[in-house]
Amino acid sequence: MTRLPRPFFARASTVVAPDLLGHVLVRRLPTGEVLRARIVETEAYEPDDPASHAFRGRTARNRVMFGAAGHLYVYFTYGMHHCMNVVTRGIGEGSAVLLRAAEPLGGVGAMGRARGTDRIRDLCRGPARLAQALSVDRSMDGADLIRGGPMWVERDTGAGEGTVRSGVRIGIRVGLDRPWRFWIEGPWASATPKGSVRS
DNA sequence: TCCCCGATTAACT
DNA sequence: GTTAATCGGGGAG
Repeated sequence: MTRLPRPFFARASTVVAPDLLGHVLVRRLPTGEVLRARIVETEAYEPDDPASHAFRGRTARNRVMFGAAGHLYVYFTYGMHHCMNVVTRGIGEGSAVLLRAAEPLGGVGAMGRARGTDRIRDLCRGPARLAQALSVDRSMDGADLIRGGPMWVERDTGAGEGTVRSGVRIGIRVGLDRPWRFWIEGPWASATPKGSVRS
């Protein structure tokens, strides 16, 4: 298995988001334990996108989104949840792909401990659950997924298998006209609201 | 400084 | 299907 290189991420979010499906997110904990999960759901956020954190310009929170592609953008929301993104496009553009769900492959014990549950299906099904399962918080903001570091994405030859669907992004109130949520149909993706599927 | 609300989840009815 | 939990970000004043 080889790591996805920076050029993979240095493209439009609408291209990177579906392309990430099937590849394997890998997290090395400070303890040395390695966690692995197959990405099954993503959302694209583009520079001119009113639903994007970067839409109103650069701030202390979103500054990583305006940096180089292939870095992790982690934000805190609802007073209790962390969510993680991979920065896309080029420096200064402000775009990223939200990682929303994954299929646990390895290190399930550590994921369960981090999540406080034994339910395998709920370990990584949802953006905040995924971040919690992989022990990702603001201290991981800005981590480089290409050079060394505690997280990366492995290319998987099986990527591209499974039925990929797209539809309206979850939890936003603007940008509903952009069907930029992508997921592999199955038990590992998060819930799909009725009527939100486009293809 | 003040105030509103969020790229969510879990526990309800 | 509904709602509480919980607090930092960021725009307004």
